[in-house]
Amino acid sequence: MTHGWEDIRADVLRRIRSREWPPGGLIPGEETLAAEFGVARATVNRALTALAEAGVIERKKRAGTRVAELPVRRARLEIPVIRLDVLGRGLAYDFKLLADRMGPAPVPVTARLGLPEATPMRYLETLHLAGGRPFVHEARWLNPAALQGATPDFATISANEWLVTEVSLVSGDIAFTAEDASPREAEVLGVAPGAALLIAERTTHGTLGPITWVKLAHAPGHRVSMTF
Amino acid sequence: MTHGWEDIRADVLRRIRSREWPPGGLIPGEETLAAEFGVARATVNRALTALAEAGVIERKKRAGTRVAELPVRRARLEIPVIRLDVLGRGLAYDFKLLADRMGPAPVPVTARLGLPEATPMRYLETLHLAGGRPFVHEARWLNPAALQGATPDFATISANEWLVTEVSLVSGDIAFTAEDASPREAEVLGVAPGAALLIAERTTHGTLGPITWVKLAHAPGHRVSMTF
DNA sequence: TTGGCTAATATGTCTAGACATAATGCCTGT
DNA sequence: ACAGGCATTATGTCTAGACATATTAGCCAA
Repeated sequence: MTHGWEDIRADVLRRIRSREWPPGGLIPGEETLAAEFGVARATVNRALTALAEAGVIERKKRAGTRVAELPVRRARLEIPVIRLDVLGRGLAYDFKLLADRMGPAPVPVTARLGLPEATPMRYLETLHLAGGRPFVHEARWLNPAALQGATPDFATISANEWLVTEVSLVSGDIAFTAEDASPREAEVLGVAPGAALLIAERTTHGTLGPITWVKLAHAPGHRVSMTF
Repeated sequence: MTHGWEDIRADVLRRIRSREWPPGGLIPGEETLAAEFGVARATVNRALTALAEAGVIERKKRAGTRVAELPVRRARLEIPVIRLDVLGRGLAYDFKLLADRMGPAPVPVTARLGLPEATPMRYLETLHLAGGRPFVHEARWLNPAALQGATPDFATISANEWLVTEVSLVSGDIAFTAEDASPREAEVLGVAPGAALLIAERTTHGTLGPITWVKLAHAPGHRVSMTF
């Protein structure tokens, strides 16, 4: 009965779920568990580290390991390139570049990126198509100062895809909201004005500073799903 | 110098970002890196394992480690109990139980949970309030067969919170969509019918089978944000 | 009582070595 | 040429021991 670290993780999880080790309670130390399972302490440590990353337990030096009071559920979202998202649904992908111009970025954009007001940025508007039908409307402000080297022709490769593969992103955040379709979005997506749209707003930062702010307006019925 | 596994992770990440190791390319083996950094192989392994979990590299036995072609961005969503979400925004929390009855669950619900059609389930409708104003409307179908022991008075503790703390959840999924407010939702949330609402639909499964399906309709303006 | 120092302790990390496992690709025999 | 089998190799995991680090409890002094 050799125990791998995954077996130990499973067994600890079982005891937590069965309330043998109740929420908020201390669980035995690594040394104790190692003796009980008949493995080295490092193996127990591997298992408990994984559980801590999953939010099931909380570990503190000297204080020991305790079961999380309110097990925060963590769901992982995998953000694909839009092209692959569409192809993954078994539909043909295409996109149209609707606008590409330089101009002073609006205040909400510069504010979120931490740039001075009215910083000159590049505005790109793209409509992504799935099976010939509107899929996502993308409105993007790009900070040229954060890009080294030449940018490609965004009518040939979508900004969405080029950024993911060619630019060194460091960090970012994504927020989902629901909004009534603006007249422009309604027209481009081919829906009634005021229809409920799922909006994803993303900011990304790179080594050379803030890179881009993008608002993705999804066609009605779009689902973003995650597992936990 | 580089000594800890986090330093090594950072350095490998830097080389990937600088294109020293380009996307799709093989990176040196653990033994080589260990010698280069002057650490044990296990330390390099720790660093590379972390990067693989983050989706930056892909590792295969015998084939080696290569930089991911399309670095799938993974964002982590922490799903809090609604009460804590509200309190975290600095607002007072309250909730009202609007409905609590048994009845045959609708087909979409049983289908998603993998239960026979018209399984008798408990329907709970709750309005969560933040600072006295409607925050989230919760429509929940609960499978009594998957719950062992007594259920509490859901007028005293919200189902949302009780389930998280008292039931052994095993797995589940969550999906976000945007929907026009139904007449019922509009009335309860105090918004115009047809207003765009951010919807979160969750199913959860436990050791005794499917536990619950819930639809959360958020008040306009609600943002669900994640970092990556 | 209060503040700060100290020792004890549980987790965090590292090492060196070993064996396990899964792909790969070569090397057979047909 | 081809299929199957086998050796090679890089990652995956484990061990036993050591030292590092954070945190707490207790003690002592002002």
